[in-house]
Amino acid sequence: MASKDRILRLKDETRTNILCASLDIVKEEGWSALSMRKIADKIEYTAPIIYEYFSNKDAILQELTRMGYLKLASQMEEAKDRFTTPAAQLEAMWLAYWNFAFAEKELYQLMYGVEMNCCIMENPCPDMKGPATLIWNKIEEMVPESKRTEDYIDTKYYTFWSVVHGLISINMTRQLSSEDINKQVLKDALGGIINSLRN
Amino acid sequence: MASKDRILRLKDETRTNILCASLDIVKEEGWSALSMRKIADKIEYTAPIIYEYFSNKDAILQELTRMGYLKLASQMEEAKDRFTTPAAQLEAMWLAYWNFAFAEKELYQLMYGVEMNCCIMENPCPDMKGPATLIWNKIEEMVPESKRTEDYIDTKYYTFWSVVHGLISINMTRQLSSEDINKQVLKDALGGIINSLRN
DNA sequence: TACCTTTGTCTAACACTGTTAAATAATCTT
DNA sequence: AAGATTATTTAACAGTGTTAGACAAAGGTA
Repeated sequence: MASKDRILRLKDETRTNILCASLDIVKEEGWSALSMRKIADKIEYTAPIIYEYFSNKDAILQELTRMGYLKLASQMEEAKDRFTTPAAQLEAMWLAYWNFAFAEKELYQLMYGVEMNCCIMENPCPDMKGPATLIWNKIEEMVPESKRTEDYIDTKYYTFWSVVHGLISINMTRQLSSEDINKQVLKDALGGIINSLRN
Repeated sequence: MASKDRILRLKDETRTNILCASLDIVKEEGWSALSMRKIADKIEYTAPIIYEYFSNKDAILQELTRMGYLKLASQMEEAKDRFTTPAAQLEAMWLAYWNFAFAEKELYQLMYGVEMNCCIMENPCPDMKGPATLIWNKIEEMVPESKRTEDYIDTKYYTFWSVVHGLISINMTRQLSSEDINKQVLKDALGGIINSLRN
């Protein structure tokens, strides 16, 4: 009955092949070029077999989104572990977020809907909350007890996210100025908010 | 020869009809539902005549984008004129920007590529700079002369935009918390940056 | 080994998309 | 009224996501 295992392993393999092929296509030709038939071509099958592994195109995108959130969370965790003070950890995590956005540009576009020219996205992916809680907890740690209400931390969290995500969006849609200015804006903004957490 | 005028007027009318029909469809069914045939249906023609007015679908979107920037600029100008001090004017303009984003949600999505599920956008639309210079000039006015370099104003401008655009993006893609929190974050952030302009 | 069932895969099709060329209908000019 | 011009439509092409049905390969069973 070991052949069953081999079969299952093969099925799993083509499943990941589909995902990898999709990402490859997007990296080479952009989101608008991603089609079922092109994916099938790349994995040397015909289009309908993809539906044996994913119920439709959107399911592929959802899975890629999930993978993106997992990868992002792990990179932010890594960044956190390189520092000890909460302030330094917080900055490191946001910088990791920033780096991820550009290193995995296509995934970030998918996850946060920046300049997507495909597919809708209203999928409440559970793994979405991984990176969020990572930051949330660290903010909670820094805010003095007197102000440690859910609303207050939420506000601070969204302030962070707005600055970072806004800056990323702008950089992705327009091709912008120098890298230096952007990192400067980012660090300035982060520093300002981080300081504001303490009082 | 007045019939010529009538003809031209009619041509212009169906041109704007195409644009309005497009926007109507998007408002009712979202960007992904916008198709040439559906536009044609709404203006009671068949699809190919649209190509007499616009070279392709993208040209329609570009024109809508242009209209969006013009409308946004005029609303920001109005907001500015309701105040006298630069600080108040600056805040009013950003609040106008914010209000526009939600009042004309579909146009904003088109203009700034938030959660677009259609069409590519790399069109360097000239009217894009209208709202930008409006803000830019006001920042320049507030920054003390000693720091009034192009890079510095650019940095401040993008800091503003990041915060506002980021917050809008997040609100549009996720359906978020209470309106109060968002306006609070916005006003806090704006206030912080505005104050930072002076030193 | 022969059959039957299950599994994997493909072909063909449907309904839709943007876009174009050619045929028709309506209008204007002479 | 006839010819030229313009307006509009029909039909088609190539592409999209998706599904049903045909076919082939493999598995288990007698």
